[in-house]
Amino acid sequence: MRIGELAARAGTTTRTLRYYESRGLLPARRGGNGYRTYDEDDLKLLRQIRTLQDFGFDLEETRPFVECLRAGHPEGDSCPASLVVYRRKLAELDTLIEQLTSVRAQVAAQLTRAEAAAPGGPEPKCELGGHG
Amino acid sequence: MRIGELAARAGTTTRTLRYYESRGLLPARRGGNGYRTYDEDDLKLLRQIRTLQDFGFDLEETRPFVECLRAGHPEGDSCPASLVVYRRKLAELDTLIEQLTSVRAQVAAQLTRAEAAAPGGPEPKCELGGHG
DNA sequence: TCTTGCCTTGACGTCCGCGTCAAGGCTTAC
DNA sequence: GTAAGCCTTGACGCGGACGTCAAGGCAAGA
Repeated sequence: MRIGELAARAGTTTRTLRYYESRGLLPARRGGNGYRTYDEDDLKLLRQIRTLQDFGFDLEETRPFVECLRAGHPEGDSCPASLVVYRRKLAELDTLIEQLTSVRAQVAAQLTRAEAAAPGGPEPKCELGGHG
Repeated sequence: MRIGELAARAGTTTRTLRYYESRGLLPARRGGNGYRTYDEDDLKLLRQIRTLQDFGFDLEETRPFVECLRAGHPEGDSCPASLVVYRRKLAELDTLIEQLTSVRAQVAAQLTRAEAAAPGGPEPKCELGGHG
């Protein structure tokens, strides 16, 4: 299969595949005319990359998963190096979610304070005879 | 006050101030020698910008707050346009936190599954006669 | 043969908030 | 006079994952 077909089957673009190849992540064989040639295994690797990317993994973080599959393991996360990435990602996510939650609380507090300070607010909440 | 002093007092850099000026966010008067000149009000504007930036607001999103202060209001969020930004940011944060939480759960599930599938895991959890 | 549609490499553009360097001017202290 | 330390503008760099355009080659159908 050529690059266009692989891209289409993985729901991505040829540019993306060439980029992955330039990063050494998804090298391609070449046909006699210089065209890149891929097989079903490459599709599987690509799908692994895309899944992790959708999760917010950096491209480099997908490398252990790809190498794991290429080494013949049934899943990309069948190798210790992949589990390390999983755990690190979990820690990063926990930190990030915590920070965002903190910021959210502070922004909400600021909004509440600012609304309370506003004279004659446009949206009375429950009193003042509001209808619904 | 010149640019270096303002930057120092706000805990930022001269490059940052020039960047804000280039964006029209924090224009400066000029002295006879061409040097930028700032006053205490500018410091207040700058601190408002920095606070919001620390919260993850885009520079453009800080503009209503700055204009509000410049219009003479006591706080940057004393104006409706600022409250609109607050509310939009809250919605964005909620969406983002929700997405990240979802991803976190999926990654955790993958990790659990992969660990369970691993033969002779390195860290037995509670059984198998582990010490503590 | 010509057109269409795929493929190739190379290289610059995007977004954002600056960092960093270059070349030079002003001011002050010694 | 001159060195230090501030200031000026201009312009390129960075990180990440590509988008997009240019110029050209290869393959297949009418």
